[in-house]
Amino acid sequence: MRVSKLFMSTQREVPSDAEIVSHQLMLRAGLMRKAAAGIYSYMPLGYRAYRKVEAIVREEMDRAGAQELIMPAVLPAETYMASGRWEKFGPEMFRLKDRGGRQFCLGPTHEEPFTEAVRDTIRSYRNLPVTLYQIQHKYRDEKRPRFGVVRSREFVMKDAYSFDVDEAGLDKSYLNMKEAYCKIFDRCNLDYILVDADSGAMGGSGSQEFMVKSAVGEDAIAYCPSCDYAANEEKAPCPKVEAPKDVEMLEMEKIETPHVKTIEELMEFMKSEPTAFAKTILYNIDGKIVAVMVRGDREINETKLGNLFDATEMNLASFEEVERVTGAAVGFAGPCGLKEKIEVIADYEVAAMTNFIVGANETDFHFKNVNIGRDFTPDRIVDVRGAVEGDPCPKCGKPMSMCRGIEVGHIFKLGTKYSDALHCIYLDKDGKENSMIMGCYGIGVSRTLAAIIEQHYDENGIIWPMSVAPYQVIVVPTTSQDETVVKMANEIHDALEKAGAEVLIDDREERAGVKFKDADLIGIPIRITVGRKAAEGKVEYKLRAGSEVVEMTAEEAIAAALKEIEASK
RNA sequence: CGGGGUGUGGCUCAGGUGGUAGAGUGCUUGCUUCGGGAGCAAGAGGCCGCGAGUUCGAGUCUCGCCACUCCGACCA
Repeated sequence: MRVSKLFMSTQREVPSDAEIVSHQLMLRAGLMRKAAAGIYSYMPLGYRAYRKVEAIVREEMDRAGAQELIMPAVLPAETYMASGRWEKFGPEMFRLKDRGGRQFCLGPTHEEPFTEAVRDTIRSYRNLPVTLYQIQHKYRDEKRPRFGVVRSREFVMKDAYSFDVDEAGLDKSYLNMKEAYCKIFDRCNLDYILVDADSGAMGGSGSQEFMVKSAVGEDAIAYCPSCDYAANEEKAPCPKVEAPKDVEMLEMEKIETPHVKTIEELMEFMKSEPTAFAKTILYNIDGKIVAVMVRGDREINETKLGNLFDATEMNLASFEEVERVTGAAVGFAGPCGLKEKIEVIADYEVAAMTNFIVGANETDFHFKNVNIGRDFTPDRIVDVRGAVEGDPCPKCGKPMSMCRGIEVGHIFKLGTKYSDALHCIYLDKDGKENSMIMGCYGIGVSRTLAAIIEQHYDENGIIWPMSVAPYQVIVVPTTSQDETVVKMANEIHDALEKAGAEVLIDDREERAGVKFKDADLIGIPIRITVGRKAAEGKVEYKLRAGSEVVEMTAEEAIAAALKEIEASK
């Protein structure tokens, strides 16, 4: 391909609305263009790289025995009504009506149509298990699209769904997908970790996320440097804590704390560490007010809390609710002397505290020397705080570390949530009806492309791994005036192309510097420069990822490039 | 959904107190250059986000709307 003919424009300046490196580079290298917030078109170079990722995904899915099909992007409302998700998705779903007023949506995820398809096709256990997948655009009207293609409103996802006769079958299907995912992300040259995740609104018994380590990732991950344990911060369990023995319970006192509402203010006022306080936060969980207590320096993990109550809707209690339940202004809630009888949940750490400070449920007052058992009794003592750096690993007990990651893949054991709702059943050997056991498995294809760039760039631009590079080699003649140079460059290009390589030749009437800058920016893995030593039959061979420039003959360069490409397969 | 910010050539931005729009970069042409985004010269390119209003006159002031964006909350 001739660069002079390539539909591409690179940009010197960083577009003002791009925050993270991958987004900036994708725009600067002209891989994509923004159409609206969170909606992008791919230009030829970007689309080629995208299709490389897609091809890897497709190959590994096929190899794993999954069968590809394609569902509509526009789906009728009824498809989502039976499972309750027409309501549950809320404003995040793009909705539309046809001319007759019938309701449709742009598919945000496709459990329902896949389940319907299997329900209507398979009746017998003899035809199970089956795993189906598609690579399709998904639509979610995100509250806040950002980071380019990392969190967008239109994106491509590979979603797969497995249907089994029993749990053992699901385990097998799940493991099969997990292995395929590892191969896919390995082939994309991603440094990722597999973490335990919350199965959330998808329901089901287990799930794991494939996280690409990145400082700009939106998820926090707790991982153990000593063993292989890793979990999403919202999933990582925090252990029970032993209460110190033989601590004398001091007499409880009410103390006046005028205008001292926050933990910071309390620390200042009481001259104490945050570990001496327990904060009490009121939540409205599906219409019920609940008090949740964690140590002063901890954060409540709303995912854990929601799971405790199997909540569908959960919010911080309103000011009015807080005042009604505590009889005090916001900031003075505590477990003792609540005006209304509500459930009190205490974190494990709180249960181990002695002589601590809590709100007095009276404006401008706190209690000190409060003790569990004597002064109040929590209804439940549970794990509701988020994991933090240094927490013991649940597997080996050593201190854990925290990092951030971009979620590129997620695998779930769904169970029968959708097969029950949509009556997706099979007949077993005894002719008895059973719900199929499902799993679902997603990969954000467009997001994966961005994640690859996040891990492969330098100050000059993208450094594509060979496996996903839009072109594998770029031939750069440093001048278009010298016939020897032009001829040799063309010969190299033609020879490489003939040998099956994907190769660009920068035949533009540009100065060498411009061509080098562009070659670096768009990240082509191998560069062959034909210039001043062309007359002696020599060219320069350079890898984008390295800094070494090797002089060799054209034939040697061609052979080296082909070898490099072969080695990456 | 709450709070902030910004909308001016393709891109990055400048345009006190109202007077009919500018720079850099990119683009076109010519000359000189020619190995890491060259120099000089000459050009092309703008419903100044949209709609009202104030005014003789609005990029600039007022009001409304829209879009984009950042922080937070939220999120298979």
